[in-house]
Amino acid sequence: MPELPEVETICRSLNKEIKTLKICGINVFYDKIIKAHNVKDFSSSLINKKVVSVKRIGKAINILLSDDYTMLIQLKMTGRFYMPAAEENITKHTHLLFKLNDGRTLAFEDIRKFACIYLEKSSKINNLPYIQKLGCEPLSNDFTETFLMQKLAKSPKKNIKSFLLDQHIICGIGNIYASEILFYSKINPDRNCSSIKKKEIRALYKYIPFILKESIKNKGTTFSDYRDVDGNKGNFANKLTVYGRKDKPCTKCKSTIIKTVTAGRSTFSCPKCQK
DNA sequence: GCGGGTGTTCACGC
DNA sequence: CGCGTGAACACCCG
Repeated sequence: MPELPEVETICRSLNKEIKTLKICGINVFYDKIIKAHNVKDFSSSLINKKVVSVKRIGKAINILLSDDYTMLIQLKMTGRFYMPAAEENITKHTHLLFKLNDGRTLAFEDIRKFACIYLEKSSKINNLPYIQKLGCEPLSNDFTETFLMQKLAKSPKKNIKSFLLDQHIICGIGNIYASEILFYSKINPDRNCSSIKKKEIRALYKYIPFILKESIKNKGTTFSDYRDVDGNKGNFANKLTVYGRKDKPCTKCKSTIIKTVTAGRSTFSCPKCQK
């Protein structure tokens, strides 16, 4: 799924496309992604609501609506918003259509059907388990070197790759950026958190926000499925240094990049650069 | 047909 | 309790 930079890109696009518009109709083709009491409640509560603003929380999209309602969307692996030019452009795996008062339609598709869409009074959004347990935003002022040091100390036996992927500690980093961050920081993905030296903590503190911001500048990474609301791919895929580069030469030392499994996910690293 | 996949959660075993 | 693994969710693609 989209990680922090991709979700951030989507939120910016949605702000451009649908902010201030009113939802005047809803079509639901697949109920299960809607995590409301029932679909009828979901649809009837959304009718005539205006989009006030769209922002990112972790890897979730938070759409603030009028009357203090909030729609929260977790794209998971393959969820995606797009604006079909016409009725016949609606894709096979589209589960939801929002008819907007400017005559356009916002469509939501999700091939693997893992996505979750919640609708709540805004005051209740923080009670959703995903939001409640969400860790520190890596692009916020709360993310400091001290924070990182303390959290690493709290999970001494956890490996550093799992640490970076753990949304309850830091939110927004996914499988692609975890590999990239560890390569830039010259840390082997299987190291225990307790073994991370001060200098390496400083590197992580520097590169976590650096890489995420660079990717946002490039509108994210498209590895296979991800697309922006406008259908465009992210450009950061061209700038990946290790992810997906198994058997290819390291961009720094020409050693062969290896693929291993950590935290049940494929992990790419340079055996020579990352100690 | 099989395995793998930008995510998250849960069950299980140690 | 904590950590790691594997499965589950559901579908496409090589």
